[in-house]
Amino acid sequence: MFKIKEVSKSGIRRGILKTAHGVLETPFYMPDATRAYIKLTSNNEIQQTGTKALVVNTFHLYLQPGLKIIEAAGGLHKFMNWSGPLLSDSGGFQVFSLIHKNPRLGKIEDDKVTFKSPIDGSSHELTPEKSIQIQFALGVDMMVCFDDCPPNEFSRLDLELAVKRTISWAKRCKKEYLRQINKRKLSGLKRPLLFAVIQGGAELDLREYCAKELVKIGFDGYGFGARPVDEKGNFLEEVLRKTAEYIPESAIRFALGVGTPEDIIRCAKMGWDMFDCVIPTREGRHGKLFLNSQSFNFTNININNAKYSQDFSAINSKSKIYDLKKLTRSYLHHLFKMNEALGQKLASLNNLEFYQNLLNKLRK
RNA sequence: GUGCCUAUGGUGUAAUGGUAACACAGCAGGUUGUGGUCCUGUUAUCAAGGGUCCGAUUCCCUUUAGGCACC
Repeated sequence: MFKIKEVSKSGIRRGILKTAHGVLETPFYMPDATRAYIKLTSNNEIQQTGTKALVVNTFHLYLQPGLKIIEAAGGLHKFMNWSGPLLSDSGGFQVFSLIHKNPRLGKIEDDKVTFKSPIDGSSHELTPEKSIQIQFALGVDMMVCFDDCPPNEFSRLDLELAVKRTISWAKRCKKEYLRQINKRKLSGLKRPLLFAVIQGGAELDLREYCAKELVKIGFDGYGFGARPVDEKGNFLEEVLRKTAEYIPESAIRFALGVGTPEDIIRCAKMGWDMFDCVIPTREGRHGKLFLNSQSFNFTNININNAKYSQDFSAINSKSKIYDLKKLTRSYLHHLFKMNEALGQKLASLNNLEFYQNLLNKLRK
């Protein structure tokens, strides 16, 4: 259940989203715990960054460890000992990026997708129904419709086809979703939220059409599909702005895969409410640290740079995390030069704390 | 001490009588519904001296350093 409390002058929608595992204030950012963990960290450490909710992935968890184990553990929350809200991504993006990268790894058809597991090469099939069933088995608080996610640079015809499939699959997802909540007698707060994803590449009329058709079906929220940047890495400002406008004000807006701190601020001002992105953790693992979130002026450093080899100042003097406050940049530089996982973990935690602080400011 | 072998960027290795290539390492970029393993750029080398030759990193000699064998 989503309610907007106020909209700031700059357009930021401050509201609350109630889930079975807690209330989230918008706008908010969720790190990607794709395989039910944020690489290198424990959930206890993640909580120290101010993180309230996590994104997990249907595709990855279905392949490993598999549903039997997660169900036997009593659901994903218990399995990974996370008491806050969880959102599962449908696996659409993963399957399509896999197939678009290497067509031999799978086949997209109008009624289903077949693909080979990147883990052991075994063949699998995903349908909209199956994706929803898996997400119910995971027991998450928020789920996403299985969508056809085309790269933005696809031809007009291919984009149209992907939009058509995304809409038809969203219908099937909704139907299966209703069947599941009836069967499981889930209502009120226990009912997981279901989000649809708007596709259409950079073609605004396709985005608009896709959004309208999805709204006719009716969902708790609507997401922005495909990468939010073009091939050169330029942010698709206009596409994001317009797509937000195509979504009813009462629905929550989920900008999937967004983004850099700059992109998140821009999107929040356009009225996007929720975000997830690999940037803080992935770039952290590669040595980039986001700093200075006390004001909106922030910067980033590459701790691998030789100039940090003798920098004995704190990694992040403003951090609430003990190690980030006490350990020096010189030491972190050394950890990275040694390719030590502890360094990558500290950088990941620093960046997640930075992101949560940034979103905190957007909510004030 | 004698004999043989080797000497190419920071490291490990190529090739070649017409001034040198590759991999790591180094330096620096990139990463947007997850690549810890990825991508891109970039710095840097013929042990020293002499000889042959139009021209030597390459062939010859000496020195130096290392390895192996013998005494």
